[in-house]
Order: sequence, then structure tokens, then C-alpha cells
Amino acid sequence: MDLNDKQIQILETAEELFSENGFDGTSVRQISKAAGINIAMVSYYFGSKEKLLEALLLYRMSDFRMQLESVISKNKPHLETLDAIIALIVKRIHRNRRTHKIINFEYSNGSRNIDFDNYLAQKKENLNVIEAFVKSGQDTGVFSYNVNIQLLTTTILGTYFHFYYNNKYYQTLLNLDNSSVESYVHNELTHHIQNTIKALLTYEK
Amino acid sequence: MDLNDKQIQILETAEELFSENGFDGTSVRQISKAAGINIAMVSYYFGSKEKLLEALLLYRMSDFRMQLESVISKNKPHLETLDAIIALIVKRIHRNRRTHKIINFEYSNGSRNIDFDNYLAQKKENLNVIEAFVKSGQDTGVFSYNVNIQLLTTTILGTYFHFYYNNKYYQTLLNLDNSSVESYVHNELTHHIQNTIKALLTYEK
DNA sequence: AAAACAATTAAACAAACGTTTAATTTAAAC
DNA sequence: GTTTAAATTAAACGTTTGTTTAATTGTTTT
Repeated sequence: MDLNDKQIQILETAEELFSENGFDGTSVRQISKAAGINIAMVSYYFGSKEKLLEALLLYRMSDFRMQLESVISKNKPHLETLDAIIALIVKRIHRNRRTHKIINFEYSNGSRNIDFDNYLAQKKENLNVIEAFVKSGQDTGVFSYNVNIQLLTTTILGTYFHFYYNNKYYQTLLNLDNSSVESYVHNELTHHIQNTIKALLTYEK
Repeated sequence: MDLNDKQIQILETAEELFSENGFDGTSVRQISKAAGINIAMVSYYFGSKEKLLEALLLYRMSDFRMQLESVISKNKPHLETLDAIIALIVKRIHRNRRTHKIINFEYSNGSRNIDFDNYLAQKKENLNVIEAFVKSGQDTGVFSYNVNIQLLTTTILGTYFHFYYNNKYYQTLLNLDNSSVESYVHNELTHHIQNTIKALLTYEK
């Protein structure tokens, strides 16, 4: 599946509109108008509105696991690596937040006829990598054992997404303007998540 | 705003459909059919589809803050109260998860013309109550100071919602059937969140 | 029982939806 | 320069959308 410039333009326009207004809240006419193309081009290139979304997921699907394994393989101290993993996750998820929002929403209504197998398989692989890392930390005595590893990423991703979904609320609460949100995510929010997970992994009841 | 049985029936049907298929993904005809009423009754009772949603938010809006303050005013040890607060939050949010999902998604697209002021004001009040509780714990030396209190609830709610939004993923990952999800939420998931927040609040860098 | 009001209905409304068509322009291959 | 294929267009397709209408049935009030 290689895409020409015009197809990519359509995908990225659709990503923005889908994440802003939802899949059902976005019309093909809106997409074509915003992308500056004729409405028939969507069917011409992608077949249908649903297949357009599938193409978008594929387009944003990428090399996260390699980056993750690269960070781990540096063999720094566990707590340091943990910080790096979390910073990586937040950075990646933030960059692709729009597509993740679409996935979150469309996947949670089982109704739609979209193929999420690829996305889920990748998610499972990433979890396995993190699970192995945590266990190695437990074996060396750095991490404690009374931890639900499967829910670790739930907390990492959940914290980020809740912040993102309630962006406007946090902007007023934290006195952030649009431009300072970006730095807040990569500093305060990232540090909060890092502290949370480090605390949890070193916590003895 | 007092509602008769038929209006409540419409609201609860709409809640289910909105949370399953989204606001735009749900048609007035679907709602009326599922609720077993004539399509014109929606306009007749609520005026429009959007006002129907506003009525739903109002209907689910409730006495959470009183429950929260009641738990705190029992003056048990801080760590014990913290557990109780988190269990309460998860219980409440889980019961009203459908409406919260709708709010999350409709609020995050600023596009829609829905009045969220009530919801946001309540949210801010709840945060103030929790903030006061944490600070009293810090003063008595039970909780540490290096914590971003404003992001505490982000982690609590975010963890729950991420679990809920990816329900199907976690069902296969954790080998849960539909009936055991309920108990997983109130046991493992709640315990995980309790441990996470307790760890974070007692964590010294 | 008559009058007044609320509840309910089937039908119709214009507007917007996703998709397809058939014709035309642009670009590439020979 | 002609042929062939890809890209692009405006228009039309049949559905579905949210909302309104005008008529009818139920239920109180007087």
C-alpha cells in the first residue's frame, strides 16, 4: 500500500476531521472540501468512507515496538529505562493522539465494521515487551512484586488520554494557552506519569 | 425539570444508544424505535436531539460531592480514607460510565453546541474537596509533597476509562467474560488504582 | 357530558448523506 | 502524434437524516 501525495493529503485531512467531529460527525463532503479535492476522489482512491478510515489506521501504524526495544536494549539502570519508556510512550501517543482517539471511540462501539486486528496485535506485542522488562526489574530486586503489570499501561495511557480528552478543562484549570499545552504534556504530565509508575513499581504494602 | 416515566424511558434508551454508537451515530428513529415510542415524541418532550442530550446530562448529574464529603468527614486514617475515596469514585463512574463516555467525546469536540458548564463546575468542586484532603494528609506527614494533586484524579479516572474504552481488548487479555468484568472492576482494577495512588502519595524521590 | 388540554399518531418536509455515473481533462507510453 | 490509462469533474442516485404538521385519541377539569 503506497500512497501518493494526494492520498496522504486526504488521509491527514480526514484524521483531523474525524478526531474533531467523530467518524459519523464528519461527512465525505467536508473531507473533500477541506482537502480541496472533488468528492468522488474519496471513493475513487479508497472505495468508501470506512475503507478510508482503515487506510488511515494503517498509515499511522508504525515502528513503535522497535523504538521501545531500542530503549530497553541500552541496558541502563531499570529506573532510568522506565523513565525513558514512559517518555517515549507519551511522545508517540501524543503525536498520534488524533488517530488514537478515533480508534478508542470506534473500537469501543463494536458496531462498526472496521478491522482492528492489526492494531490489537501490535498492542499485545508492546505489552509483552514491557512485561518482560518489568519482570527483569523484579528479578534484580529493583521493582516490587505486588503490581498488576497488565494494568500498568492502562494507567500510563489512561492518564494521558484523560488529559487529552478533557483538554479544555485542564487548560482553564492549569492556566494553559494552546501553545503551552505542548510543553506541559512533555514536562509536568510526563513527570507525573513517571513518578506514578516508579512509585507503584517500588511500593511495598 | 421533573420527568415522567416515558421521558425517563426515552433518556435511558438514548443514553445506551449514544454511548454505543455515539451521538451522531444514533438517529432519532433508532431511539424512538428502541424506546417503543413515536418519533415525534422526542421533539414533543425535549425539543430536539441536542436538547435531549442536555436533559440526559442533567438527569445523571447528581449528589457525588455529598458522598465524597461524607466519606472524608468520617475522619478515618488518611490511607484508609484514600482507599474509600477511590473505591467510591470508581463505583460512581462505573455506574454512570455511559453518560461519562458521551461527555468525554462530545466535550472534546468543541464543535457541538451543548452546555457543559454545570458538569465542569461540579468537576471543579470535587477537585477542591480532594485537594483539601490531600493537603491535610501532607500536613500530618502521611502524604509526601512532591505530587501533582491536579493530576491525581486524571490518573484515577483515566485508568478506569481507558479500561472501559478498551473493554474488548482487556476481556481477551484477562480472560474475562461479560459477567466477570463487573467484579474485575470493583476488585482488581480498583485495587490497582488504590495501590497506584497510595504509592504515589507516599513516594519520596 | 362538554370543554380543554395532553399525548400520540402517520405522513410529509427539505436537507444532507455516501456512492455512482458518464463525460472530460491530464499525463504517460508507444 | 496517436493511443491508453489515470485523474478529475459536475451531476444525479436513492436513502436517511432531524423536524414539523395536522389529525386523532386519552385524560383531566369544569
